[in-house]
Amino acid sequence: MVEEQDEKILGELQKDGRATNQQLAETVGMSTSACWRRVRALEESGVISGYAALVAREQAGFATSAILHVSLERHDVKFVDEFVASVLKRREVLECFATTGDADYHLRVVVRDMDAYNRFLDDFMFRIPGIRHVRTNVILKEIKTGVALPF
Amino acid sequence: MVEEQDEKILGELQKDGRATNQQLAETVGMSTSACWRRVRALEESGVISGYAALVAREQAGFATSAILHVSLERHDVKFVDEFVASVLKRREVLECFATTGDADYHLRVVVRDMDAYNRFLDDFMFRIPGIRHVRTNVILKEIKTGVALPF
DNA sequence: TCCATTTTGGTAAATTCTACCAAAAAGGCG
DNA sequence: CGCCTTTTTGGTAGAATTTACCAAAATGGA
Repeated sequence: MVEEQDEKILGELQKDGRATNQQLAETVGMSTSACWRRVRALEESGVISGYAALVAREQAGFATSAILHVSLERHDVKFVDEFVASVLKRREVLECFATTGDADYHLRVVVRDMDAYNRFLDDFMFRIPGIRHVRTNVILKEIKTGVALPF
Repeated sequence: MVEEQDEKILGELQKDGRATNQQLAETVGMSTSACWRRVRALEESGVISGYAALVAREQAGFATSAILHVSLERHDVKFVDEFVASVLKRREVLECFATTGDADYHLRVVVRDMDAYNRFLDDFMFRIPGIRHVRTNVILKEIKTGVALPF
């Protein structure tokens, strides 16, 4: 479904989401119209789900971030659904994955400072019903924060 | 340094990195020229570090992903630097964070299938010197993968 | 080989970007 | 407060880009 030329396009647009169609067409080696149509198709089929500006966390005033390991007390749909719905609502939670291993979920949370993180735990996380355990791993350093799939 | 109007702009560009300057100017309520200049300043100061197309992982053919907990044997600069340099090289590693807690590092790795993940471990991860322990948590479900800071 | 379908490259009008201008706003100082 | 300097603003016009269309080329089934 996604062929080689499409992967080239995706690779480039992951690196520069605002590349003009002309630049793009040249670097992937096709005409501007063919390239434009492919990009459009990738957007409409949902392979490209969107475009985003990447903002430097620290510079933008978000000094604190952490990875949370969360396990649920019980795994009824009721509790799971409520947990998922809660997590989707909170914008501090940038990522949430259901995983194998000791924890049921891995979350990455970004906030302005430790105080805000404390509030996040007290006012939000600890109030979600059915949570057995939450372990906080504070992020000391971001080695890498990428969004580009390794085509 | 980043003021309220800038945060509005950043918020919008995080949601739609390809919004035209005119749309943007209208939604944040300023003239196109003022808006354009602010965006430019945010780019040049590095607050906006770039733009990216967001690609749907599964649709693009990356079926498997995992979160790795990695601890190092020793924490000499020598080993740490080599680990960091190695990780930065591998495009399968989308994210890497140095954290508090049992593990020294949290990594998120994305590959096409389990086979590729196996190769990633054998050919790469297990060959990095100074690694004490690697625990794999396979991602069963992506609840949320966001890039937008919660302004 | 032939026909139907898809994909291509080129073009032109509509839109958008970008660099300028003078005017307005903000800030410092006696 | 009044004056000056500096910064930020809105408007505009030319350059660049996007987007929809065309006929031609390529693809692929029967």
